[in-house]
Amino acid sequence: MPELPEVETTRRSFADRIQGARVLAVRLGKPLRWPLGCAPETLVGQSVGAVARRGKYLWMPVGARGGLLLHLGMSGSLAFEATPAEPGPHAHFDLVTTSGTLRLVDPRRFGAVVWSAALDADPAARLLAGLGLEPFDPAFTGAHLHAKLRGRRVAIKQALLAGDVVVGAGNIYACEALFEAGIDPRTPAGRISRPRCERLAVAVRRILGQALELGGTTLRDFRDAHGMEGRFQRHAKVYGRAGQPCPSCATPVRRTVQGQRSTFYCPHCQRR
DNA sequence: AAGTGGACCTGCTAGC
DNA sequence: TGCTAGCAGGTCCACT
Repeated sequence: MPELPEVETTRRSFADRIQGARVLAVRLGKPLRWPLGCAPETLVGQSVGAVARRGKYLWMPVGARGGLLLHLGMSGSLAFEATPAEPGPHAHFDLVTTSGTLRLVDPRRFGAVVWSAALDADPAARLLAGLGLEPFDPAFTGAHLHAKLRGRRVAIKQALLAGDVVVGAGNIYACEALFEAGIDPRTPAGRISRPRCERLAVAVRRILGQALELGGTTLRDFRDAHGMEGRFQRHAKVYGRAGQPCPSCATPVRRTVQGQRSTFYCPHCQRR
């Protein structure tokens, strides 16, 4: 599910309401990807700070000594409600506060909630180390992309997903950005010219920005913390559209597999 | 160092 | 109707 637009949409939908609230209780469901890393009761009585985002992670300061690093994995979503329903079978983390309850619902449990003393302390630092630039960072340019991709033989699609050059584009938006830039997703990353890197950097930023404006993509279960669905899926030009005509040239969109993930592209508009 | 494949887990859908 | 295979928005880790 959650690529940068979904994570940022989620953040914006509850950050203001939870900031300054005091933790009343913590409820854990089934294990997530990693253990919480602290005794839940140590969070009780602490106040919540300003929620920030780095890549697809959220950082929520709790008390003066640290905070929680959250990841939504493939199927996670966060809900923030004054009076939450009884936790269902997939509600694996509740942070009950004086302002409401923040609840992680995650059927596949690839998501995580991890205590860390600080963003620059383990385990947060370990998880965030090696992340590439934020796509809206002015330093993320065609020149940066070109320099970071030099010498790399992996396909550009996989290089984008790896997140060590630029963060935030997952399977949907990597496909969409490559379509917009007119680049075949199988092109070896290091063989993309500087001008095409410029186009790709612009496309990544534009696609992620458009998705953010539309509240992200809801394929099946994504909701923001108000329960609202995203609307980008109506604007996807290639993702999930195998066999359907390319919106630019009407050639049927193709599906292929790269690194065990589906890739969608137009064989006419996207070139090596 | 960079690239590859497996692992984690559940639910849904298409096809027989 | 019921079973099975295949697929799904992520990313860490071990191995070559």
